[in-house]
Amino acid sequence: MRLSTKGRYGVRALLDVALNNEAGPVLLKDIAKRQDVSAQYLEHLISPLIRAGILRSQRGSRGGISLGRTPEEISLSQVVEILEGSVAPVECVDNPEVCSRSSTCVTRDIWVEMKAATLGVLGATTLKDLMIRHKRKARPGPGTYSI
Amino acid sequence: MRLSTKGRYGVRALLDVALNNEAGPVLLKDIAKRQDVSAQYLEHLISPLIRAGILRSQRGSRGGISLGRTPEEISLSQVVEILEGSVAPVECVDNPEVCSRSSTCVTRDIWVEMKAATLGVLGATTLKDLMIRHKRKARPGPGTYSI
DNA sequence: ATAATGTTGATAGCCTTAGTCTACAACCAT
DNA sequence: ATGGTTGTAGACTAAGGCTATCAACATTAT
Repeated sequence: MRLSTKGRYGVRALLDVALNNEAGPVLLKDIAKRQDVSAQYLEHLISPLIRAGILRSQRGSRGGISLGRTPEEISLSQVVEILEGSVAPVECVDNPEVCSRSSTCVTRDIWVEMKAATLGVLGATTLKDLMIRHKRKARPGPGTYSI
Repeated sequence: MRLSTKGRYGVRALLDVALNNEAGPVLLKDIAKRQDVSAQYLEHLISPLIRAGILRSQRGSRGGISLGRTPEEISLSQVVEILEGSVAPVECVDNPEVCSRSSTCVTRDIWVEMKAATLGVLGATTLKDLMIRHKRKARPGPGTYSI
């Protein structure tokens, strides 16, 4: 039940762009350096996010990566599904026809609930939320910091 | 984010035992036949469940597999964790020390929530629940059947 | 004893993941 | 226009995990 590095690095890369975007596009290689990922591998994560419109790219000198939408509009469920595919724990959840038992299978019902629970968490969290959480952790104001 | 066949087949095998246990131990090969899994592969799923006390085995002729506890006492979270390991989507959720960023990483907080959501579903479901659901689906009483 | 069962460890094929390499396309500054 | 800077795309590879299968073994009822 592990997320692959695509999902993990991808979300972190996205947050990195969001936090460093104000002064203009962010260089792919700077993201790579900050996030400890090879630039060449990072391209594979950035690319599908661009195709999906979540990121925007500018080639050439003075180029780089920026957000394609506002942070409020980017939920983690979108990101993870783009990079990892469906979060369904079993294929029959999305495609009942792959298994002849689907209609009567009670374990499938549980897997459906599992997917919904996962999507509940990821769908309720946006990039904006992560930015806020990040600021709280990085610069705790009086009374706002806990544990 | 897929469950491997171990978790899927394992839960189904367990339910199979629960439903067929009344007349005594269930033959491994019968489970295999009903669940469409090779008996040899099934052994590898059964074995850890026996070690964990969830199943009990009886060797020799007239032997077979039976439940090691009552169905109410067997939650799917136990089963899945035995067969698949932790349901944490990222290792740092269980072992923060594997990543130097753990204490400040906001994405980790999301992965923690994700694990909790998954465990919420699996922990709240017992083998008994599956048996009840199964009976409802298999023999709908008047008014109880839906869809 | 013997047949029926479960147990264990070794092994192998296959697929996915993670990552690199190379050539290319677009763009800005000058 | 040109050259350097940046992102794009796809082929390729190494490593590891998953999904089994096989064979030898241990235990038990009869």
